[in-house]
Amino acid sequence: MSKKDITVKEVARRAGVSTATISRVLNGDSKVRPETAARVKEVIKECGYRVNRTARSLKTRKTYTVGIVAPEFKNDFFMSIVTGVEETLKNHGYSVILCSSHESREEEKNRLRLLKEKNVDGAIIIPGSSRGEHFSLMEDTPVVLVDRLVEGFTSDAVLSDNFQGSYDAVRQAVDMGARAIGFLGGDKDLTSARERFEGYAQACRDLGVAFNEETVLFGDYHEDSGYRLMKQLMESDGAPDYVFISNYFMHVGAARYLLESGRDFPGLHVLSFDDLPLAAFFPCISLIIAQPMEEIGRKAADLLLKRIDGSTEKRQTFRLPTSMRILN
Amino acid sequence: MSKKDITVKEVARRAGVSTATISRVLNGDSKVRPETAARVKEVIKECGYRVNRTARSLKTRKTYTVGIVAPEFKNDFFMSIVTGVEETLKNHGYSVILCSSHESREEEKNRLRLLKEKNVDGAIIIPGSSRGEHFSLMEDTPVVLVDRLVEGFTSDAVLSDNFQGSYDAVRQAVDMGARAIGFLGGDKDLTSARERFEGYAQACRDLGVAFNEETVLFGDYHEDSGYRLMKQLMESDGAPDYVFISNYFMHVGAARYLLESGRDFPGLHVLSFDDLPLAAFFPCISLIIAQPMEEIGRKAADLLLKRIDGSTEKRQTFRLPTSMRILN
DNA sequence: AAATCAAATGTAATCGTTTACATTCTCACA
DNA sequence: TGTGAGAATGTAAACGATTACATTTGATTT
Repeated sequence: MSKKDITVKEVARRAGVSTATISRVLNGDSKVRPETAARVKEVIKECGYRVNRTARSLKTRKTYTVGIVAPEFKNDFFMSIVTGVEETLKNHGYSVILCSSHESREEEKNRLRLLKEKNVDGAIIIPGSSRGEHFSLMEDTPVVLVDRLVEGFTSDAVLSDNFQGSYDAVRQAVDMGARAIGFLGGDKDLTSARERFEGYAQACRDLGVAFNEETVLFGDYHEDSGYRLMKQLMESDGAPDYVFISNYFMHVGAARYLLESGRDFPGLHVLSFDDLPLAAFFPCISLIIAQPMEEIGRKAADLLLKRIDGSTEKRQTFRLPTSMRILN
Repeated sequence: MSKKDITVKEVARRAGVSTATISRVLNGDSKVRPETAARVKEVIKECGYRVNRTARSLKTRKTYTVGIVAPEFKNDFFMSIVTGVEETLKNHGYSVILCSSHESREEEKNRLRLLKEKNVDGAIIIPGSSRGEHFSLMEDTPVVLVDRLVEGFTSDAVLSDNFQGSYDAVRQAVDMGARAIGFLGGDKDLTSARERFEGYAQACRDLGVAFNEETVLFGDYHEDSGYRLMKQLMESDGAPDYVFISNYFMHVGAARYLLESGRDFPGLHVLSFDDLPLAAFFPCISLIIAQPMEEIGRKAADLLLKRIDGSTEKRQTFRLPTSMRILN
């Protein structure tokens, strides 16, 4: 008899008990005599029986699987979050279906539909945009949003305190002597990009930093955008000597520009979000705002687990504090 | 009636046909009258019926899910591979369970056991070490190995042509005037690390490059190792002016050393594996050996799909060519 | 109009578990 | 030794789909 045909039924036959008993020892049900349990376990080991989780799920309506949807995978920021999520969930017996939305709303929708059909117990979503009406097709499957908020759908959410992080960075820059601070922003469609801008703007107002429209530039969170905007800023007339960059990939692009230009930028100070590999060695870097990425993931997973277990607390948005790394 | 209670049975009732007919429509079975199919589809749309894939899987013994096991997620190299895999599989209706093995053989084993119980249709593994006896617990579930080979288990595999990539790089270095080339190697337990060393060593022999034991150092593929070995090499007496670095993370570490040391390294030339973000801007970088990462992922997925569909071709190892990026 | 046959549909078993409910043990106690 | 109660076990019906096989329908032929 091939190993693959060994089901509870077969184990029951070999152990001379009923399938119910097998199931009971499998699930640690107390009401089975120790000797019986021992014999069953013996048989199970002996014939290499392994539970079929698909069948179990069908019956119990629980898959111990959660979906994660992220705009892309080649992104240390997202993957740090995923690392935190996976680690936490694994410790509770869950596994993770990973889906890329390719930053497309339509794709995001398709993946969610699939996750629903696969009966995931919950989902963690890093939204690709600020629109989230389609998330409601998860119906009563718990959802936790991460890193970005969304309109048209309310749920638990976990993200960095972007406003405060930006604000503090600007204050620190002022302490270091900044008089004017340029700004390279992400796509304003994303909450995090907006919040980072707001923190920056508010700090400028509060601290009397000149706010020059010409040196506040918006693009998106990608490398090319950082390159382009940094170039634009540095080649303009009134180039500031402090520049705030809104995320790591823009920072990479900006750094690439600085390096490629071959020019020297004496006195230039860069402030940037995200403490990712080598950011601390990019040209002119003065200050890094570090997000607690894995912690965000762990927190999101914790929240999700609570919801899955039926928590009915009010939905909440958690903003975890960033930290500052001052380089010179 | 809540949306969640809508099963084929309910749809059948509403459409006035049997569940068999619903199933046939769902699966595009030809032998159902167009009018009937239309009516059924109508009802399905109307009541928002969605198939329960868990139930379907139980019956069909096909989950349309494959497992991916990787040593870690915060790794652009691995995640590029995963990107290629996910994209290809998605196009064929499969989704992906992502597991981290944390470079632990025990953990790798646990994850595989879980994947087996979850009835994945196949698995793609980036092994954490060169031992793979435990992979056999996938029994007749198809497995494709990626990036690293393994002893004690044979299967399809896809990886870069590490030997050739190294060999070519050394030849290019020689063309550029190298007389002696230091080597920073990864953990020799990994096939890729060994192969890269072999390519380097063979090229040195073939091309008459001095092979100095003192400047051939081994560590592991991580950043700290790159830092430590580069420091060791640069602070030694006979520091070579060409250095071959075996992967991206070691390169990051080495670059960190060069930057942190504050010293100048006139005439130093770095050759390194992996064309990852900003590698081309690391100090002294002269040549990058780029691996076709997403392509590796796509190829692995293609192979897996063929096996899942029952291909019985001889198991094969594919070594995809690397490419060279010459920087100065 | 009866016979034939293919096409369309239905019936019911099945996939491998879990679990409500029914039954049978076991043993303390009268 | 019979009784009763609780513990241990068994029986059989789900879970929601698919599908082999049986049946019905309806067109075509004679």
